[in-house]
Amino acid sequence: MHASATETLAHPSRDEIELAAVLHALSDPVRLLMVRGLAGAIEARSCGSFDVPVTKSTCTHHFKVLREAGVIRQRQEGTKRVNLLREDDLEARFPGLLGTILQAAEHQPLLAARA
Amino acid sequence: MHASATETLAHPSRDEIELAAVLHALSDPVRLLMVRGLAGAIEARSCGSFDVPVTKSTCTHHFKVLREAGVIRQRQEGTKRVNLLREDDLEARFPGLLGTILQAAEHQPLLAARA
DNA sequence: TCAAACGTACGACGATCGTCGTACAACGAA
DNA sequence: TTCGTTGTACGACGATCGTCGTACGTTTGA
Repeated sequence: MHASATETLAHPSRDEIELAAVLHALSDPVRLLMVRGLAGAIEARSCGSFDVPVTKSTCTHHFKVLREAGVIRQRQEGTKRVNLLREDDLEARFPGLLGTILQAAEHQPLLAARA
Repeated sequence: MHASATETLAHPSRDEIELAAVLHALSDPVRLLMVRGLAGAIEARSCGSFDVPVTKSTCTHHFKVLREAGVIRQRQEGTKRVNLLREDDLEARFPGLLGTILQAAEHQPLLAARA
């Protein structure tokens, strides 16, 4: 992968997470779908495991937006890039925010029905 | 005013309020500032009473975005257009959402210091 | 009656956004 | 070593966004 094992992906620290960036990141239907998938998962999920109606390069873009906003953490594992929701950091920085947004998203129509 | 007393401003009904639109509306620092001002107010506030660092026409634009997202309700009162947070509708549609965002905004730096 | 206050409408502008296709790099397996 | 899998990088594209200035319409008050 371009980002080899030695170089780490840029993530904002907990204190650097900005509300506007988080809200913007979650205001896109595709990204909200990704976050919902991450919220339901027990394990970290690879980028390719998401059933979203966009191409690979668009996927890369969306994960980058989520990572730079501080919503997810990305880690390289072999050829896969694995994604994890930063629930603890988000909860510490903006208590209740992720939970209420995720709950709000539940009774919203999905952008695309998933299996 | 262009929109005379007889013609009403377009507002989404409670059920038409979309999460993505709300998050997008609140992801702009100026609009978040407006909403914070509205949340603190007991009475409805006129557009001009907000101390935001943008011109009048930009203000008009932002209030329109907030209204069309279902975040605020606008009502004409004489020459003033008066704004009110749709707290009840938002609470019914997305329980806790507005509150947690407002609370999150509190320990975020203001875009511009206000009196 | 007339002017000031309030806010909109319209058009413009540069910036950002979401999307894609192509090319490429890294890792793992045969 | 070679090939398939995984995902990135880069450039492009149209669309939307946030901002402004100017012109104008309403209402209120002098």
